[in-house]
Amino acid sequence: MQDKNCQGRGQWHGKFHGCGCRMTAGRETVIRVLQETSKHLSADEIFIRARKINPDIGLTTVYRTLEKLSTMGEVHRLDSGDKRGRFELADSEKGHHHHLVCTMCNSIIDYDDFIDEEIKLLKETEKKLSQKYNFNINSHLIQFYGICEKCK
Amino acid sequence: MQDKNCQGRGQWHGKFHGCGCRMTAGRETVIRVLQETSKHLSADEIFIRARKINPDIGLTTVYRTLEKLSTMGEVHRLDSGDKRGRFELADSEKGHHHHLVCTMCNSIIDYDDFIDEEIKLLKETEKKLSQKYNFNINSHLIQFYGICEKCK
DNA sequence: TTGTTAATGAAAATCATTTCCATTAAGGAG
DNA sequence: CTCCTTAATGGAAATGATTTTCATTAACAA
Repeated sequence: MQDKNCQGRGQWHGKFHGCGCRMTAGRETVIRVLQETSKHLSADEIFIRARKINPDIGLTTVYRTLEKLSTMGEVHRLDSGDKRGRFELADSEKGHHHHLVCTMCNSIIDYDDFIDEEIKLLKETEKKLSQKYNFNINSHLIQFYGICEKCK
Repeated sequence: MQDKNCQGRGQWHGKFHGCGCRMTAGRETVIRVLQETSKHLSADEIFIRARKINPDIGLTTVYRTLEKLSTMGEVHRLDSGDKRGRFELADSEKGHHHHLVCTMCNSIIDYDDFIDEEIKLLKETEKKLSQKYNFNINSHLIQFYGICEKCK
């Protein structure tokens, strides 16, 4: 049995086909980079790491892949406050977590404490909102903003 | 007694002074534009409306004011998916609300249904997180992503 | 009223992201 | 396995939101 956090090429192949897209070397590389990090990388940082695996990949492909994965709900684009987008796999090895974002230095802390109750409430809320607004909810983003330990 | 959602110049004057800043005509104009809309405006849209109130204001000042208010926690910058930032007053006439964001058309729906329980849980979570991570929490952002009624 | 210095506007610079376009390759059909 | 359609690609150029620069103005404490 395959661990759900260690999805192989096959699973992704299926996901892309499900929306009329193809699985390619470039896409596989970007996904692998995202799977192998615990950080919130920018497109450029992803590109640099991707080049080490697959020297032929272009920055444009990285952007296009992130865009597509984002639309598919497989990747979250975070706005950390600096002007580059930052990306993380929706269903990463880190497991479900939310963010503390420092508005001084733009650092992001992942947390997964106290999260069980949150998730329960979110599930209920999702259900109610889906019905009321006739909106298909795929994912959510929860962030707390403030000043981190260092910046205080 | 003054309604808390209808803060006058004085209140803002105090807030700016509290962080060593000055209250100026430009800042007042930007705040007024934000107070008078129920939409999630981009910097450029805010600039256009601000010009109607105060024809001398520059786009640069709009950006700088939004940046400052954002750092102060008085304004939230939303990432709607298109590449411009969108802004809303943290404590607006709309009252506390969260967002449904359509990943197809980038539209944003405000909702304030079912929110009381959410807020209660958030308050508790904030308290716990503040302690554990020694992080001063000023505000939060909750968004659900999916496909809206129109795009289905 | 004055002095200090934060704030401003306009123009130029920056730089993340997107578009263009000729070329390549995924993967279904045969 | 080979062919064919067309999605995907890479590099260069374009785009456009945001930031920086710098000389000038104005907030406000003394």
